Amino acid sequence: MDINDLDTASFIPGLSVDNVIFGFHNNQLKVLLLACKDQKHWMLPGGYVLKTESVDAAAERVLFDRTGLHKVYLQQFSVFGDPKRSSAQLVKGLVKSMDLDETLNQWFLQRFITIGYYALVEFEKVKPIPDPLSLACDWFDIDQLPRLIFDHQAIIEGALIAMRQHLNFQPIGLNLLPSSFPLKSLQLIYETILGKKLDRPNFNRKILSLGILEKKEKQFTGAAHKAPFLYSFKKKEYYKLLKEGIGETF
Amino acid sequence: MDINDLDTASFIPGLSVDNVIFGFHNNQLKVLLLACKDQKHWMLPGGYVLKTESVDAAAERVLFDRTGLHKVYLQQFSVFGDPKRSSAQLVKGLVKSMDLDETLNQWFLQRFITIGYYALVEFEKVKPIPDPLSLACDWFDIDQLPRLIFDHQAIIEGALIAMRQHLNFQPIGLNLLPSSFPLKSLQLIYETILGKKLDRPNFNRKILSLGILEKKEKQFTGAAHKAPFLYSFKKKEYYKLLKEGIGETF
DNA sequence: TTACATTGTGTCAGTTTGACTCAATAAAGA
DNA sequence: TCTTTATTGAGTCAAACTGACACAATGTAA
Repeated sequence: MDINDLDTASFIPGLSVDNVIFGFHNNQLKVLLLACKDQKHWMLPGGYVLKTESVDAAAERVLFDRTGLHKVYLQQFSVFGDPKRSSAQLVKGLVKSMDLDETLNQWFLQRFITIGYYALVEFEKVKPIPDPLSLACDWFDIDQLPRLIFDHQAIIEGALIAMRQHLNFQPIGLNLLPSSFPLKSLQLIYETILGKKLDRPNFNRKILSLGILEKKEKQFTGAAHKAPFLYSFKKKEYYKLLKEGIGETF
Repeated sequence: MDINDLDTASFIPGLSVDNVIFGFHNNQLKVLLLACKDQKHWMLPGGYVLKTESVDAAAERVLFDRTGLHKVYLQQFSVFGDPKRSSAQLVKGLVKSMDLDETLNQWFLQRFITIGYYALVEFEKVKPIPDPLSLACDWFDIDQLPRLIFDHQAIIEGALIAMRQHLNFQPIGLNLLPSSFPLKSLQLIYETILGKKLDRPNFNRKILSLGILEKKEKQFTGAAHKAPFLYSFKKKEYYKLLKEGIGETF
């Protein structure tokens, strides 16, 4: 698809959605990013809101377009509305690198307010698909991000903070893992999101006490140590807990 | 000020902010609402975002215009972006009741996406000021709300849910109280936000253990029972705790 | 003087947490 | 085959926290 086919007239002007799409692979939390055509920056997969569409639906559409996935955990977390969030100079450079017609030029030069969503997806199920504005679509380790456009770095950080807060209410990590997984993977996810090490025995005790995990067969990885048990989660109990929440302090 | 002086050209079209302003009075959590000119509905104090202004600044401006207050706890919590959130029929009725010129007519008839904020203010310090779109500005008990326009009922409910989640991370209630207050008031706020009764001795033990409260003189209310001690909060320790959060489960 | 509502303080069993052991075990190396 | 190594599963234990109480103290009204 050519960029110039983008029908800007059908979108709400000045408004966008940006998705921070998290995956987990090689014991690392990763984010899906797109390469800008200026070959200098990367950006979050984002898009615009159709005039007849809900904002949530727009975020789902963008997610589907980049990953081929439907019905994953997708959560709106913050609006980024600083008038200076996109540097005019940078936008001009980007626009130039894309060879656009005049209408599109105007479209990209306007001020955008963006709505941040984060998504939790199963890494192996994603087939990254670049969009018409980008050269590539790839995963990056959360602690080794490339140079990002505009305030996209801050958006990712905001997503992490939001996740950290949701973690105490909802058993989040499971959305990132395949249907069966060792507890260590889940622990690593929690450690990454919380930004601190957790005690293994204590973590296992707590997670298992939630009653949403089911023990499966052992996993022989070929590594020189005891093989861990795999677990899968009981969907019914999981969704019940998602609704109710866990860490009620008062 | 006349409505027809509203300079719509200086605002971002299709975007608004709505503030759920909470206060605490007579042992009740209250919300500040405006009376629509159709004399049938009430609405949240809201406004539009100037083309040169950040979204947060717009919310602060609206808050100041309705309450005369600056620098209070103001927290963005959700975007309401359903294309059908404002019924076309209702809008037409409202527009008719306001006697607008053609430009303004068009302005109000467009689809709006609104960004929800909630604010915590000290009831006694507020001087409610109606805006040019409304007939009155008044407080309502959170559990005795009048008929609200559009999805404003859902926005208020969303604010309550957001607060409930923040409560575990931040000692929120204090923003609603005067500089010194009895612990019972704070407990009532927590009970309202959480929607459940709390055990008084246990609540006091927990709140005091946070180390952000300072015991002051007794309060003689004239009621036929023991006079409670008043407490004020230690700002320094309070802000430290606000940053760090309290209820870390993992 | 008594009654009453509400407060300050305290108890206590049960649960959860944080910081630890330690034996079991899958594979690699000697 | 025996030993080594990394990691897992299971368990211990003191300290902290929680939920559910009890009870005396105290301003005012009857």
